[in-house]
Amino acid sequence: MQAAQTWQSVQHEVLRRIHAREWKPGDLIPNEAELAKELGCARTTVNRALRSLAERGLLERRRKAGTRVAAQPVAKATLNIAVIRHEVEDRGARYGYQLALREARVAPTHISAALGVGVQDRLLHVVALHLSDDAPYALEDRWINAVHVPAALEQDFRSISANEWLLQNVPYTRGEISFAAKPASAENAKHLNCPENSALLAINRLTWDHEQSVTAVQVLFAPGHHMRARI
Amino acid sequence: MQAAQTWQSVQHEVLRRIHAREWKPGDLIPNEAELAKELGCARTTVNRALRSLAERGLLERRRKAGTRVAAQPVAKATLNIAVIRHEVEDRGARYGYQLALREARVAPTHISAALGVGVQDRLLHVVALHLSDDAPYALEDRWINAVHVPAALEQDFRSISANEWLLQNVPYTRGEISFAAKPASAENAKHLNCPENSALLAINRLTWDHEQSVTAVQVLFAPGHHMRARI
DNA sequence: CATGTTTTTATGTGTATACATAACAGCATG
DNA sequence: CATGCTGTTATGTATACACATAAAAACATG
Repeated sequence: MQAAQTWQSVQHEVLRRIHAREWKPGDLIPNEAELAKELGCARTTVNRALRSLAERGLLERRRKAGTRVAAQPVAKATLNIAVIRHEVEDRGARYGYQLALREARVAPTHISAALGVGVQDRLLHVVALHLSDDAPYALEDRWINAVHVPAALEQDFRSISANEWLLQNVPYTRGEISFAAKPASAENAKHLNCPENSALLAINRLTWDHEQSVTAVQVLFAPGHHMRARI
Repeated sequence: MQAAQTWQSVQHEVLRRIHAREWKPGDLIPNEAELAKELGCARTTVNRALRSLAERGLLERRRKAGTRVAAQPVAKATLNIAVIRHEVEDRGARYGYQLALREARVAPTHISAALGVGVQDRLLHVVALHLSDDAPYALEDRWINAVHVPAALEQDFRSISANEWLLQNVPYTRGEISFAAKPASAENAKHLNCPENSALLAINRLTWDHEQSVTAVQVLFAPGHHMRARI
């Protein structure tokens, strides 16, 4: 073997050996220096290839211990959570938006607790419906930490969704996201134009800017919605 | 600014500027050479830092065009789809496994079509329940392409789940995954010990080994299940 | 023999350098 | 004026080299 000058070609060769079971799950593979010599390239190049495979979860690397083929390759599905408008437009549909509710009020305790604000603090609550070719696509129910983001109180969110406005105007440094299935409440069902108790895909997000919470949002998708990803 | 000797520190500094809105969404940032000079490190180091931020979706890079802060940072949620046994054990619960069905038969047409096999081919159909502390955790309904993986016909899947056996024994080169919410059928409800039509989180996976399909599986999680991820 | 220390080793990273490549801009030519 | 060429520029990557660091293994010492 020789002349594998690019890190991609090294990666392909390593992948080939894994898929061909020349290197089986759990096996220790040759170290970087040996592979570099065998494949006729620099160790840096091998490192680049192996590091990227490790990031994808196919290899497990530890200093001194060496590199081994992941025993049970944890499939990493990367979901792109885009602005809902873009998601709809990317499917080639016409996007529509309807503000359903906008109020500044004291939040239920589970919300103020999640956002780490006082139970007396007034937060901004926005509910909006996103449409795809005039059909209900997703229902967004959002609480914005108005203490940290007072500018949100100036916005009426009639023509731009809170989803989009926040992304453009308020940075965040970290966030949590979770996926679940939920039955449609009577209120949900009315907005999404579906039977009550329909199974809805729910995405909950909570974002923070350093130590300050920014927003907590639940997005409920219309029945039948799928989120797809590559492995 | 100087003495930012590690790519992580360069990355932190870049992140700081983005979060502090010194570089706003859509802005073109200085090129690698300039940043390297300003921060007092090699261009390679800057490259390492920026490449990794681009992979995370915070920067958009194009040759010659330069690097800009992502206008609408598409949040990338990376979900780790582990072996179900590990998922349960990682939560500190006792794992249990019950095989519900194992049969070799001609598959429904939507399955044989998805797997790209002939409508006459006999496939292996396995249904199993995964338990967490004796409570139903997830219901796995799987079809295995027995034409490509004849060894699966030798396995009874009584003590090891198909989930785990396949990962250890059959490689795949690519796959698709999708998430949805589905109402529990009468059959599902019985297995998962929940009311019929409960909202269930469903994960569908289809994997391929080069041009051959390997398996199509649907995993239905018990009501209330959440999948979590960081952003 | 148990426990702490040193050595060795594999990966991780920083540097300087060189060349490759994509893409834009401007120029030339029909 | 459209179309194609050509140079310039920013990122992408390969190389050799050096040193850092984590961790296993070997060793020493009470």
